[in-house]
Amino acid sequence: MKKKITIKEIARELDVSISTVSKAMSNSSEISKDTIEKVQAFAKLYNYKPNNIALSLKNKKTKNIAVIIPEIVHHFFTLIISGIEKKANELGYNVIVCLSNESFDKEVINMETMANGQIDGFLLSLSKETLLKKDFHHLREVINQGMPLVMFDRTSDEIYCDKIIIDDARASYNAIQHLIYSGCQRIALITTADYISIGKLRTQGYVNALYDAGIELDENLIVKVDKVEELDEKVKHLFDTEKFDAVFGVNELYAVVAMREAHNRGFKIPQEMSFIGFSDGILSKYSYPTLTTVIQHGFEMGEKAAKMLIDRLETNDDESSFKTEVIKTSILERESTKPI
Amino acid sequence: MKKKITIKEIARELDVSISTVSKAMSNSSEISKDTIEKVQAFAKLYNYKPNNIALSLKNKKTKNIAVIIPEIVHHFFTLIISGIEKKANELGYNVIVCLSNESFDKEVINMETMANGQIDGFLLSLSKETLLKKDFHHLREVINQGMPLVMFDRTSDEIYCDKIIIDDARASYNAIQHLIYSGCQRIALITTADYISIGKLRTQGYVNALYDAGIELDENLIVKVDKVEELDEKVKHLFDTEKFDAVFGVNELYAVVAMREAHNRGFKIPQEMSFIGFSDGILSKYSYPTLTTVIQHGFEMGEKAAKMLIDRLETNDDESSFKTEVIKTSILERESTKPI
DNA sequence: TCTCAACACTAAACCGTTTTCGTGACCCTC
DNA sequence: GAGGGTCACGAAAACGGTTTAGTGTTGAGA
Repeated sequence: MKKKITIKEIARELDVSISTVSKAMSNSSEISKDTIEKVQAFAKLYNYKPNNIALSLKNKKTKNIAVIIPEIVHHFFTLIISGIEKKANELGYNVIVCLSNESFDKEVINMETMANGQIDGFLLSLSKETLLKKDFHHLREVINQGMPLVMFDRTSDEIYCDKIIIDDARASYNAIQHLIYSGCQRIALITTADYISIGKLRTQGYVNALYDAGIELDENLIVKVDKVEELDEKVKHLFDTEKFDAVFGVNELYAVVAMREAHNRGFKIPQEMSFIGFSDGILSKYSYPTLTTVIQHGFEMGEKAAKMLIDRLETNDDESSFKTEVIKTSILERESTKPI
Repeated sequence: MKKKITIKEIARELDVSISTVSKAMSNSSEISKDTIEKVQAFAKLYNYKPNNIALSLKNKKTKNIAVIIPEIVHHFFTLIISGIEKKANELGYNVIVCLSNESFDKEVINMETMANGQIDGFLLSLSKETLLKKDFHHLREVINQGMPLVMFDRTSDEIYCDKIIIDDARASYNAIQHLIYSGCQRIALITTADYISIGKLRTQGYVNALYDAGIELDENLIVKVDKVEELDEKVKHLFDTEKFDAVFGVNELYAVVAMREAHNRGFKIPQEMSFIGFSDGILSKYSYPTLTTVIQHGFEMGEKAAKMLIDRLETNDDESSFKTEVIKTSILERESTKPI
């Protein structure tokens, strides 16, 4: 077991000073060609690599960024992470992934442990609990320390920082419009509780699209699902009590489950009933029939978020004001909707 | 913007020495009650937290572990990560996630950058390219440096270290047996290229189960899929050329795609044709009909892997020989198979 | 011959901690 | 009143690097 070699040991072996070795390694002009060669050859032989921790301490930067997400078992978030990872690595940064598990406390703990020198900046998507509590002291603290923070997807207006969001209201407006253009009239909505800004915004888009098309809003067609466990039951109830010719789900699971129920009840898809979901996961891709979805471009979102954070880290003009970037969505037509 | 306060600044403000502050913070018996109170009160007021980087440098341990996985957009891996994350956090460690994207080079780079002080140990699942190349010098190097390495899921016999694996051969044996018991006779297998140990082992289990049941092996019923792009085509070809009453897919996607094809061709599932997949992802759960699967307990695997690594980190008996732990699989019956 | 610059290198400070090894003040004991 | 012990604290080394500010030697120009 050969331990890692340090600069000090190289210096001793080669009978030069520590500073000479350091400079030789960086091809400093202060050092003679001979010495540089000698040092670098020796370093290569012993596979010397400078200790990153020592560098971090000295340079006051770690080249690490933390991303805190509510859940990783979720296709959209894994796409975002992939995007973040790719861009960050390109720019020479490592990514530390922390999971808040939708818990406020864990989010706070994660931020506090990370903020103590481990990382240079944060990428954050708020947990449900934090959105509910509206307690953002941990974000403020981090920002006050001068550590850059970029929020993505689940953000808050109360915090002043860089943000990357999806225009959920418009995305859902477009989806509903698509359904209407394809001939649907009574469109059901399966959405989440209102405190998740996403559920709220997507509902808004639904309402607006109906309004603009002159279709009267029927509250009975709106199903709010709090926990996954109640999804099945609520969907069944919807089918039992209402008549409709399309369903828009604010995520792919809701749409797929509804589609399955329709299938079980013998509806022809999309002729008798159309479906659109949100976020392009594997469920939509491999459901039967395949599901038309609003695609959110999570990978690009991750890339942009990482770029935004690293830009902020590497330019020190704290003066430049914060930006909010909106990621465009698009609709991917598959088998669950009629062609327009 | 109030910068982070250091121990040195506290010392200056309170007119005591640095060492006194340090000791006071850890309630050392060397320090008088008065001073301890004074220091801690001041520290709390200014929200002092020791700098982790400095601690890492001093203690030669970072309390970070790296997990290198081939892909994150994959339910099984996200389950593993969740398990790792949970256990690691419980034990006071942070998790740094690196993606190799199935690339040998990226795997090497990831390991090299991480090994330089950033982390205390590795959790690794090999990339496809590495499995193909059989080049493990980067693993050996890390092990030689005395850094613990635990491999999970995709491992190699050539490397001597702690491992956590799934008994793929047995799992697939059980699945096939299940199909046979439920009355199936001609069972097709959709698997991956042989160099992925997983594909190989699962194929082996298939072969053995047939043999033990006295069913003759028909090579035409075995479909090897290299890339996802050719999946559809190969599945169609199978349906075009062969007759069979069950399909076993070495992952959930293969099974679901085959099931969809059967559905399209009008087969009654499971009466006329049964399906079992591998790994319990959302696809299986929400496919139509829902898919019976071999569940791999990814979360537990992650937890165990993390525990194994941290145990190795915290006991310094390098003498204790390496363990290989086998995670048991089980079969989750859903709608795509006949009851036994 | 003296001065000055260039060269090639070294010493030491610094980053923020912990920890070992003092050290001065005080009290007690013989 | 000399020696010893305890208390409360401080100085300095160490972790592994980078960087600034010297330093000694050499050669050239005046």
